[in-house]
Amino acid sequence: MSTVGLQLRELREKAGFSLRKAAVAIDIDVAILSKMERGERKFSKELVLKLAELYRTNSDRLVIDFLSEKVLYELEGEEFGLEALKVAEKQLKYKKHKDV
Amino acid sequence: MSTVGLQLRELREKAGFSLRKAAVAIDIDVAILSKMERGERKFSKELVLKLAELYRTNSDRLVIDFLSEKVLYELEGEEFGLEALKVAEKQLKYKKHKDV
DNA sequence: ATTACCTTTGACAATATTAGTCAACACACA
DNA sequence: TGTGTGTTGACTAATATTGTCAAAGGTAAT
Repeated sequence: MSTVGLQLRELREKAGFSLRKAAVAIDIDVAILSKMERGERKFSKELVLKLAELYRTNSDRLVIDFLSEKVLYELEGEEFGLEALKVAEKQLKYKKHKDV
Repeated sequence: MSTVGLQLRELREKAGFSLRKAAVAIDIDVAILSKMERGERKFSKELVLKLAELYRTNSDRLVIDFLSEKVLYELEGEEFGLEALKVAEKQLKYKKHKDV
């Protein structure tokens, strides 16, 4: 499973940025970026977007994975996680359709 | 859409508990329970379980709805919420299957 | 071996979020 | 009036999340 962090790390390397330079570019501490890439800290959506822009990559997939990770984190260890996701999906579809 | 709060309120009334008595029974402040039932504050899973027990109701459905609400709250206003849910679901299924 | 990078780590402070407390209010009705 | 109901808002406390910083260890070149 490729986490958002690892994806962004790969993108960074491909784009030729050192951790430091990337951190400076998006105005955060190196330590934080290091931890985020390795999953020790959670990303914020804002940072994901900034990094995607910095690496000149479309952010949609990253954002989706970011959100998915957030959700899975919430459901960590829950017996009924899957059922909850299904219910949530249903509601979201309904919402989207009905524009509630 | 019947929120966990409203479900629990209905259960409470059916079980003949006043807000105060229910709150005392599960050892929280009345104000909190009032707010939770009306969705002004989020439940904790622990309280959902305590209330279900107090009202002598199976808690599975409540827990599922509780988790679903939590997830939907996270995805509030997100363009790719639905896609994220699908990814999360896939991962969770995989996890369950492979016991990762 | 020193210089110049790189990434990682951990301790700490600052901030934001969430949870809990409390007193007062408004309503109903016996 | 007095008792029980639920609601509200202001306040504090507790917890979680984020940010800062200094130091460490790695690698490579000179």
